[in-house]
Amino acid sequence: MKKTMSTINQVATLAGVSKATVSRVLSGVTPVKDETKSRVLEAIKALSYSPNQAARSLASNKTYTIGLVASRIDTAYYGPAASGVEKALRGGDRHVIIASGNGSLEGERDAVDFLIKRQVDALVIITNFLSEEEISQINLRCPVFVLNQTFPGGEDRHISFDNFAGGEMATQYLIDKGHKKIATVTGPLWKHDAYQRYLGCQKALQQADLALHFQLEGNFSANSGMTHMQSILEREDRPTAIFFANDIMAMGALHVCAEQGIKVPEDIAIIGFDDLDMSKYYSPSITTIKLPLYDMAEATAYLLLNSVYGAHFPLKTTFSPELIVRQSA
Amino acid sequence: MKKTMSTINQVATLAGVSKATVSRVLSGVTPVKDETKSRVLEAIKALSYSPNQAARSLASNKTYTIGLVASRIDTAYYGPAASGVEKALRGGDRHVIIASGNGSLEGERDAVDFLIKRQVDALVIITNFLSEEEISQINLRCPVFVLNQTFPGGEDRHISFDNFAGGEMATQYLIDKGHKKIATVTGPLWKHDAYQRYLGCQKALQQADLALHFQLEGNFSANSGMTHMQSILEREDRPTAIFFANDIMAMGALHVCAEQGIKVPEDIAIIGFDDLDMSKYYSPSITTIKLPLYDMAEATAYLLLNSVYGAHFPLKTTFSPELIVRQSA
DNA sequence: GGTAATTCTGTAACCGATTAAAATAAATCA
DNA sequence: TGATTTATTTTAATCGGTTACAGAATTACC
Repeated sequence: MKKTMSTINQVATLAGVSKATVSRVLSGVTPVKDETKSRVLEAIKALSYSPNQAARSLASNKTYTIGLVASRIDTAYYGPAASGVEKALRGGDRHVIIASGNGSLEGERDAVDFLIKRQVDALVIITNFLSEEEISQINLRCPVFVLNQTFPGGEDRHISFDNFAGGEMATQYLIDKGHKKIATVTGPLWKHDAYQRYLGCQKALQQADLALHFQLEGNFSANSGMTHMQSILEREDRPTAIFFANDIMAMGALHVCAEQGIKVPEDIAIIGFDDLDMSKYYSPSITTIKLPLYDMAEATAYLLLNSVYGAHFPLKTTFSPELIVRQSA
Repeated sequence: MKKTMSTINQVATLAGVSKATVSRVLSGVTPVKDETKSRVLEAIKALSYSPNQAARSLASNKTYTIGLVASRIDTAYYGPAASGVEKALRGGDRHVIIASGNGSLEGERDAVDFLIKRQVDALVIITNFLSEEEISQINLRCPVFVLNQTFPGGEDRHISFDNFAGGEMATQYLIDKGHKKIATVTGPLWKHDAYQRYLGCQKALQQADLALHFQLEGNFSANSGMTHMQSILEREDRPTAIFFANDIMAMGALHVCAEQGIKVPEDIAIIGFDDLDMSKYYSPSITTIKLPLYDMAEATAYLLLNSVYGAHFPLKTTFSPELIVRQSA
């Protein structure tokens, strides 16, 4: 490969100890006399030694590698999640192999298989297609961690977010603004987060004695936002406000509005969900519910380090939605 | 870790051969008698064997792992690049460890060190801060591949894109639209791509016997687009068209325009560069020059597989810009 | 001071592959 | 058919760590 790296044997020789001792100094589990330890550390520094991962994995039967399956990694939603996981795990001196599902169920399955074959110590799955049951099955093969969802058997393997409260909050805001005819474009309702946001929406309306103007089921993509907005504008009885279950669909919708000369929020108010990075630069900027994905991803990684490797990072396991008021509603 | 996986020894026993033979069947370099080979393959299937990566790495002194350093992975620009690299390498049965630079020079350096310590076989660097000289240095420690740039000593290690032609194309389009007062907000001019785009812009103006109205140096961020747009609007002598060196800055600028009631393209035309996914959903949708990042990233990965592992993927090493006309100009 | 308990360190067996070198089997040729 | 060549397979060393076990050095205690 490249210039030969120094090995544990060289360190041992230089420090005048056996390689077992060096290994102990490194791992820190068995006690080593202070004087010996510092001699070893010096040798390590002198040789700028760093242990060979392959050898270490082979001997310990751990890969120190975590697999991250993301439905895609090239979108505004998954990027921060991947980023948060990566940062935290690198801090814990583990590394992350990312495998993208390339936006399909088959792709996600391939990614999972690939990573398990690579013998990762654990998986972080941020999926768009895998069902909870399937995740449960995967979890039997390799410990799985998820964020913003759950799966049977993974009760202590997830970081949760109160999507219900978020849906309620978004809708309540529209109600507070005086809207009576509120519609919602949800995500795929078989998905936990999408469904909870929808239920939260209903709850808020009910409490205000309002009826949901109507509901459409989208798929979280910009295209789906466009299509649905299009069809909404063709209706006789337009809503005065729409709650889109994520910002991406809201972006698609805003685009359609702009094209058709519909003023937002004057003609129709639009609220999104997620608070993507780009949402604030949109015109109009998007009023939304913040889902702190990056922080949640970080927390997931810490949870994983604690649970799989016996680390002791302090944990925050539940995150709450936050209303971000901007121009679109 | 998990249920014990089958080993090469088990396969060998089941097939009635030595493990060396199994290894050969797998690697395919030394010939194996057909009859033996099929017996081995059967055994492999029966045990659903897949080789232990750690053992393989240790013995062969290769990790079959590529490190991907991206300045960030949570933005619209780097996402597709990371995705393209990942997909191609996974197809080549290698895996990718991603390390994000978290948007700083220090971070990028850390990421590089981390990956080299992990003994990756090669690095793909998509940087925002590392200088060509520094990349050159890194290349001495571990083979480096880059896209949309070069570095001394890396002449056959990059996939190139004609940024000059792109800058010219963008500017020419504005000229063709009849604009006389054309300004540009460039990227950091020490960066090769930013500088080339700028030169291309100048060339086009020169050929049309026009003077550049003025030039400002941005840093490719949305914020920088906003700030510069702000200052442009405060000028006495506003340009009628602006060429932003990337879409992200253009987005920031559009946001400012919308806030200030400036009509795009009527009052000021804006053209971007990159053609990010989101650019078409903006209002107005962004006229831009397409930089096929995903494809280029894929090509980079193939180049790497050929060069580092002796694969023979067909290669496309140069990509060309393409004008995407939308609403903003 | 002697023995037991405790702390520290070394020995050596693994982990599961790759790969040179040696051994064997099969094919070719006179 | 026996000697050569050539094709195939096995043997065994090796990669660089971890870790159970045993031995040595210290410390504690009577």
